[in-house]
Amino acid sequence: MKKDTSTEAKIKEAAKTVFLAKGFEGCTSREIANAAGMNVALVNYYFRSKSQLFKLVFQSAVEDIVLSTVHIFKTEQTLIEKMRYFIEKEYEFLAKHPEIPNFIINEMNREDGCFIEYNHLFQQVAETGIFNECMTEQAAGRMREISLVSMILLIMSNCQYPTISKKLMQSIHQISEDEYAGQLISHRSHVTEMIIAYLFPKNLSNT
Amino acid sequence: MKKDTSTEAKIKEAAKTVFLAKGFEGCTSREIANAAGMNVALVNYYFRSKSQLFKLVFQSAVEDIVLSTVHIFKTEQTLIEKMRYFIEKEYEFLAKHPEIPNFIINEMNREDGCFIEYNHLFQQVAETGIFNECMTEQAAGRMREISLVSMILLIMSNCQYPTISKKLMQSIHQISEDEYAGQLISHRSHVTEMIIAYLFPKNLSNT
DNA sequence: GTCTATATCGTGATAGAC
DNA sequence: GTCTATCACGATATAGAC
Repeated sequence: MKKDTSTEAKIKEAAKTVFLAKGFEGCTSREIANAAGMNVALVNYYFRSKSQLFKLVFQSAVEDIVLSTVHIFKTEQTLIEKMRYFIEKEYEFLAKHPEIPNFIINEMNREDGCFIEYNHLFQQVAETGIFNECMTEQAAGRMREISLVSMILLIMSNCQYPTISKKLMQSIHQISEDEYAGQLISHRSHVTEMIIAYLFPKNLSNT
Repeated sequence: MKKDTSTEAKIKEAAKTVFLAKGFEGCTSREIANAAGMNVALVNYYFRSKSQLFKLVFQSAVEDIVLSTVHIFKTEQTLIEKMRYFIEKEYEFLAKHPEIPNFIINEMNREDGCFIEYNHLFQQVAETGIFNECMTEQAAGRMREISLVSMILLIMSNCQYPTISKKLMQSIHQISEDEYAGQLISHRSHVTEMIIAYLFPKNLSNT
């Protein structure tokens, strides 16, 4: 995939960087234009308004994270292996795109925020069959009884919160970015073992 | 404690509500003034500037959550009981003040954000002896070996993320605020059992 | 202490030359 | 397509009357 160096693409890329870092209200159109090496007029020429541009960036951020999830669950593995693999890949994804979760959460809370058809995206995850698989395992007594909401919360909490709270944690523990990244590596192991052990209490061979 | 109905107090209270809901950049001085039934001039008369006012609100929000923590760990209980009790109280606190975690996290990420002496506050938690107690139990083999950072992350992730992501979860699962609140009740049980089971693997009587 | 009126600036968006 | 110049608006903050 060769890089698109058109003006439009450069603005969109700069917008993604700036919006993800500062949010919609935290930056100006001029800031985005400068980051792209352009001026405000061009931003509005290509995208009509700041809101329109934001909407594009937001949707692509949501799709990024959803599609990376879909991809993982399509693998041929046992349920437990899939969960392990998902947590691993989620930590990798968040290491590359640490701003995305908070970006999405903030936009959801903003009044006049841009609303998206989540149903359709969530559906894509459901279509991997991962949720049905969980229901089957639960019915068979091989997995703990737990609601879908709770299961998703367990996994997302333990994957996303450590990234979301990075600055806060660094400040509390007085540690550098690198030290925190190191902590995250061992934390990922704890999280994986803890969740698997809880969801699959009878499982003994946690390979 | 009788309610302070002075102009200054009313503005500060309105500011707390508005800032917590929308963040520093998400609202205006006029909005705060109106919410307090006052005008902009009065806001600046009492607090000199929007930033100053925000700083006061921010500090008090941080103190609220830290002091509620300190209070909990000062009780006379076994370590496991303290953890259970903490998670329970944290969920109760967050039900009352759901905006605080995201508010703090966002402020930490904002450039020109207001920086606080966290050391001093974290110290207050440390002075309850809770961390020493964990180290002792770990050394004695009664608690799993885990870093302080990781332990705090485990607990905070599972307490705070479900509140932080409320809007997102409602949207994904297409459920109402009340339905989500119901989910949180059972989720709290899962979280408690999961964390205790992981941190204290040999413990059998999880009362 | 509280108000109205205003100064000053930065914002999003556009007009119009090239 | 790209630029400069500019408009219209709303923001923070303050001056000054009461």
